[in-house]
Amino acid sequence: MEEIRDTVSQGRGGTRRVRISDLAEALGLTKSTVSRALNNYADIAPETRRRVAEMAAQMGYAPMPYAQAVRTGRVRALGLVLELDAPDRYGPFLADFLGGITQEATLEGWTLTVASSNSREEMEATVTRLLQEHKVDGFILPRTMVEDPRVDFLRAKHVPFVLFGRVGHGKPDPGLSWYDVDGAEAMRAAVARLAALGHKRIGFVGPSAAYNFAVLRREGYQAGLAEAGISFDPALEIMEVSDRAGGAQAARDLLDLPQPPTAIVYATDATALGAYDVARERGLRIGRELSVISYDGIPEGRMIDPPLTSFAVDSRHAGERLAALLIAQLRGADPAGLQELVVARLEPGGSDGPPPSVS
Amino acid sequence: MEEIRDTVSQGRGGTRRVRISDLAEALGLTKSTVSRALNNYADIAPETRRRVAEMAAQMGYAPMPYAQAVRTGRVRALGLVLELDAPDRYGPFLADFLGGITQEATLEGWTLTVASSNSREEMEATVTRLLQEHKVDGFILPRTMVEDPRVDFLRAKHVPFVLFGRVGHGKPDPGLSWYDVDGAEAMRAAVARLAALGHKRIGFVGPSAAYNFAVLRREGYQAGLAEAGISFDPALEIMEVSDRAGGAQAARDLLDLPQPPTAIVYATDATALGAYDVARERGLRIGRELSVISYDGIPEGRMIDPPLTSFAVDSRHAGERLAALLIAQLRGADPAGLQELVVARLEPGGSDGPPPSVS
DNA sequence: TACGATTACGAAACCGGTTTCGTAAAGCCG
DNA sequence: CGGCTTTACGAAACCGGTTTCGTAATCGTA
Repeated sequence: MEEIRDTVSQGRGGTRRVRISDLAEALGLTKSTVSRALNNYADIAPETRRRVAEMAAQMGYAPMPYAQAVRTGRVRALGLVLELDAPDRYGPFLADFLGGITQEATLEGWTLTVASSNSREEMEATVTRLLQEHKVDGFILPRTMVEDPRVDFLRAKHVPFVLFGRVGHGKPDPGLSWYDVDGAEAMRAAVARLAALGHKRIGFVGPSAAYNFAVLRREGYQAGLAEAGISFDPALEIMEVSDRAGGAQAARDLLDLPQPPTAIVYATDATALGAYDVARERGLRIGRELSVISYDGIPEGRMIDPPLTSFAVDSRHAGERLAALLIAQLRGADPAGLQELVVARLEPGGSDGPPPSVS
Repeated sequence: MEEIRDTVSQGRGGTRRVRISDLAEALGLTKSTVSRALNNYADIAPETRRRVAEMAAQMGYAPMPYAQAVRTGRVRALGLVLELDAPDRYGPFLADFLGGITQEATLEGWTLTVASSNSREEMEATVTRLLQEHKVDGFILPRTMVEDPRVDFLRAKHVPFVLFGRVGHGKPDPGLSWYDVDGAEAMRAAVARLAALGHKRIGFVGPSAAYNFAVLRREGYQAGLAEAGISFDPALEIMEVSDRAGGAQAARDLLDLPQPPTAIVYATDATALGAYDVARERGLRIGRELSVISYDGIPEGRMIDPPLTSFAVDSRHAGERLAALLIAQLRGADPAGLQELVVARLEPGGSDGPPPSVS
């Protein structure tokens, strides 16, 4: 008699939630001892710690994050702010990326809170609100820029964060935590591949140099040229291209040069598709009269004829690692040691081949 | 003397967070009175309510959701579980959809928590965890199925939710809250459009009938036929098609019939692109020898030649309305009154035209 | 064996709110 | 004008945890 208390909601499933006090009662301990046992305090006897852990598992006890948060200020949630004003719409990779983050976060008992913004001001307002309401403990920042205002903003607030991509050209800030795919290496390899096929004039089409990845990929392209002993011709490099139509226009511009390239390296698949449009316009065969290699590995590249030779990025893995890095940092790891650079996987298609033999 | 207390973190930005007790002190009231004033309790004098609201605004007071949650159990967060095992990867619409949800949620002071699952079991486990940890107050369920296990699951737990799409064929459960785009009407209009152009044999290609939208679109197709006085031929209807390759195979099968169709209505753009591949294979011109109309309005449909005539869905708007509906429900509105059906917008392309004149 | 240092736990305050309950003061009515 | 309702607020408990602090019991050592 005493069992008959609050019929209140709580465990919506039917069986009532088990609270820390229930656990304590079942163990004949106080909730303070149980709490410290669960949080690995030093002043708990090993045997007691074991008993508590066992009973917790048996009773299915799980602390309510928000109740903990009242005291600790941590809610075990990662934050992601999507930029709706981005030139591309994150392409088809968003689902994989989110899948990677959430799967990894779930494994560790964390969750992901997503917000969005249409401008830098809105982004700062959103971040501020998420922090002020303590809805989030740290941030994942996709799509880094060479000079990224988010980095300064979050640093000033002392909020942990991890970058998808690096900042500041190729000389990354050692104090930052990031995950990146080596786009420079991919572009270098693309040029090497084309040079090996016999190409001498190789063009490059990339997006705005405000994005760090664009800068790195351009550097990789130039490094590839140098390595192949081909001198760099600025006329063959076109930047500020972000969509298929832009990619097509860039192809036209390059092909209309007095000495047109026989191959074009595109920094992104979406823009490379524009080359196919131009090839059709002009009766050129991709992979024969014009070779194309690009980067991203979008599904459509596999469907198109001939399939696009591309360096594929594993967005799912990126999400997983970014979540893992941020969680490590939130658990106290030094961000300076949390960096990962992976390579893109070459998916050979039919879009690259030897150059047409010069008459 | 007393001012010198916790230098603790809290207001990460620098200025300390203002708590309800600060507000109370500034007003010369107790925090209980302030709390009730802010929550519109009846036993607060109008003048007091006004003073409190004013001071709160002036001091920039905002309650911490998780502190409220300890007592109320509500965290002002919407939940969304992405299904990674879905046939398509949500296509290119996910960013818009998430943008819509989060923008609307932000306006109302709510946030979005995203999780993912690879199977039904995992989905139930994830939902259970989010509820148990009180990370979420209600769910948005995308991609409804005719018999949707999530509906029964959440209903049994008495958790508020809103559906993107309906369930149970065309006879929606009146107790459910949902937002849907009228795919049946779009398919009916597609058939009417083709019939008006002179087509007599019109095929239909749709995805698995397990998805409610597939069933509805098929019904719309058949309704369109009836309306146009064309008798339904089961041989012209192919289901279980979910990707471009499948769409291509369906087109081949239809064109290989003794009496092939002169037009095909596809339930989704992604599959309709397969018709273009087959047309190229066979030397048919889309919009001349073969007409195609489909549904979704994917960007690629605009790029392809000829542009795909399609009924476009506004994913952003869908996200906004779903968030609004769920928030309304969480604020106490009766789900029975929360349904919205909108129409898809026809985007005419060049993929439909009069049938080739019969010899 | 006596005494200081450790060990392991309990008691209670605390986090930032919400909600119940009690009660002075004001209002109403005959 | 006296008794009964309202009105409007304060006091205190509460939500589910965490953390500080105090203290018995055990240990080690001289």
